[in-house]
Amino acid sequence: MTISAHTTAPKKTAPNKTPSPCDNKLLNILPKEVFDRMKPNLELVSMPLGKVIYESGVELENIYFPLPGCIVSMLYVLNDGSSAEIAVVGKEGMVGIALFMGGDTTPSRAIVQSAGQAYILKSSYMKDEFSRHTQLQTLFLRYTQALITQMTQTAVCNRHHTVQQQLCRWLLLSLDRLPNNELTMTQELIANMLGVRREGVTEAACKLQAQGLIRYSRGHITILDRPGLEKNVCECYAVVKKEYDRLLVEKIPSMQSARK
Amino acid sequence: MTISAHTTAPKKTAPNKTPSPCDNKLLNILPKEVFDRMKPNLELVSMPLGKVIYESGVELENIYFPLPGCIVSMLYVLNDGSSAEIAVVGKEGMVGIALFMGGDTTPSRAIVQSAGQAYILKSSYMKDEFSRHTQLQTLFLRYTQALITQMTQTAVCNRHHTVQQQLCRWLLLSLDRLPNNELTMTQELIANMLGVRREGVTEAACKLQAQGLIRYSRGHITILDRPGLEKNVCECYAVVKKEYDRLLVEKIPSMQSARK
DNA sequence: ATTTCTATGTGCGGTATCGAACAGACGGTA
DNA sequence: TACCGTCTGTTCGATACCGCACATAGAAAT
Repeated sequence: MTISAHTTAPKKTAPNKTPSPCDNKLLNILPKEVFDRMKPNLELVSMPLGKVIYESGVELENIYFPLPGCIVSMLYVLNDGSSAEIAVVGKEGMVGIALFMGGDTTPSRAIVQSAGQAYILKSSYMKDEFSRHTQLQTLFLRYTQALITQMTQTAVCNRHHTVQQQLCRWLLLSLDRLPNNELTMTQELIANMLGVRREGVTEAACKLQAQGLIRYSRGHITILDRPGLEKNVCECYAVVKKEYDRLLVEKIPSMQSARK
Repeated sequence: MTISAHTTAPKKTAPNKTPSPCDNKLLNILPKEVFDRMKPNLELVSMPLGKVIYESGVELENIYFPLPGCIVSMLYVLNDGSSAEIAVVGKEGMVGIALFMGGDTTPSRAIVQSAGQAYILKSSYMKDEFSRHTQLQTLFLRYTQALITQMTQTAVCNRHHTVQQQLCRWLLLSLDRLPNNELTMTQELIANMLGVRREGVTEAACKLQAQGLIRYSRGHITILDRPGLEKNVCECYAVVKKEYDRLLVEKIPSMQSARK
C-alpha cells in the first residue's frame, strides 16, 4: 500500500552530462528574455524515488520543472488508503500549478515516480513573475490546459477502458518522459497508480510480454516494441498527446490578441 | 445514445422575476468596479435542454455564466459513441475556460443538461478583460482550480466507487445548482453522463427510492431526503464541495501578494 | 378510447475485476 | 553457499457491471 521509497541510488542510468534548464520543455520554449531573467533563480535539486513533492492540503513552497528521466505522479489517496493517479508530469511540464492558479494547495498528492532531477523556483518569486509577465503567464496557462486534458482523459479512461489498455497508456506516458526504453517500477507501484490490484497489473503485463511488447523483471520494464504498445492502447493516449503538442509550442499563436 | 433535445418549454418552474447577473456566483463575487465595467457587455441568453454550448475541437465564441436552474455538462464522447461526464457547471461557475486558458478549444463537449438561462460574454471582450485586470484573472483562475478538482475527483470516483455512489454524487451536484428539489432528467441521460448502462441507473435509482431518498417518475426526480443521499455518497462529493467553498470567496486571501 | 411512443423495471448469461491465499523466483546479504 | 525478503505468477470464488431481450407503465397523440 505504502510507496516503498527504497531510494535506488542512480547508478548506471545517470549520465554525467551537466543538466540544463533547457532540458525541461516548458523552460525551453519560454521567450528568451523571460528565461534569462528567471535563470539565476532556478535551483537544481535531486528527486529521489518516492519523495513527496507536496501533500494534500499542504501549501506548496516551490514549483518544480522535472528534467528528462524524472517523473512526478499526481495522485489522490482515498480514506481507505486506495489511490488513483490523476496525471503525470515529466520533462514536458511542471509540478505545482496551484501556486499561480491561486489555491496554493490541492487535495491531491505529488510523488516522485521515477528518480531524477528537477529545477525549482521559490513560490514567492514564481507568483511575482507570473502576475507581472504576460508571456510567461500565457505559456503556463496553456500548459495548465494541457494538464487538464490529461486529467479529464484519465477520468474517461477509468470509466471505459480495461486494465490492459490503461497499462499501455501508462507505459507510453512514462516512456515519453524518459531518456531510454527502460523504466524502474514494480507492478505493485503501477497498480497503486492505476488504482487497480497488483494481480491485475501482473495479468496485463504478462499478456504484453507474451506479445513481445515489453520485457519484465523484478522492477525493471523494458519497452521492446513501442508501435506494438500503441496498437494496444485506447484512444485516450493520443487525445492527450495531441493536446500537449498543440498547446506547448514555442511560437504561441495569436498571443497578440491580448491587447497591450 | 443521442441526447434527445425535446426542449421542454419552461412551464411552472420558470419564476417570472427578472434575472440578474448577480445570480451567478462568480459574477456576484467579482469586485464591484470590475463587475460594473463588465455589466453592459453581458447578454442574457436562453439555454434549452440539449443545446450544445461547444463541440470538441471547435473554437468557443462566448463564455457562459449559467443562472440558477441552468446546468451545463462537460462530457467526452469516445469514438464508439459512449461518453463520460467530466464536470458540471451551474450557477456557481462558468463554461468556456479554454478561452482565457489560451487553448481556445478542448477535446470535450459542453451540453445543457438542465434548461435555464445564462449570461454570456463575447470571446474577444473576455480575453481582453482577462489579460488586463488582475482581480478578474485571480478569481477566474481560482475557479479553474476548483473545476480541476471536480475533474480529478471524477477520475477517482470512476475508478473506485459504485454506480449507486456515483449517482448520489451526481444528484447532489445537480441539486446544488438548482432552485428546488426537482430535476428533469431521464435515467437514459443520467446513464450517458455517468458513462454506465441505463439499467445500472435504474437499479441504483430503485434502491434509493426504496430507501425513501428520492421519488422517480418518467423523467422527473424529486429529492426527498438530502441528508439521506449524503449518507450514501462517497467522499468525492465533499472533497469537491470543500474546494469550491474554499476557492470561491468574495475576499480573496492574499491577493495583494501579487505585487502591483 | 385507442394507439403509439417513450421511460422504466426485470431477468439472464457473460466478463472484468476484486479479495485473498499461496507458490515460485530472483537478488541481495550473511 | 545458504538464507531471506521482495517481486511476480497463479488460482478460486465473489461481485459489479455489461449487453441483450423483453415486459410494463405512463404520457401524448389521434
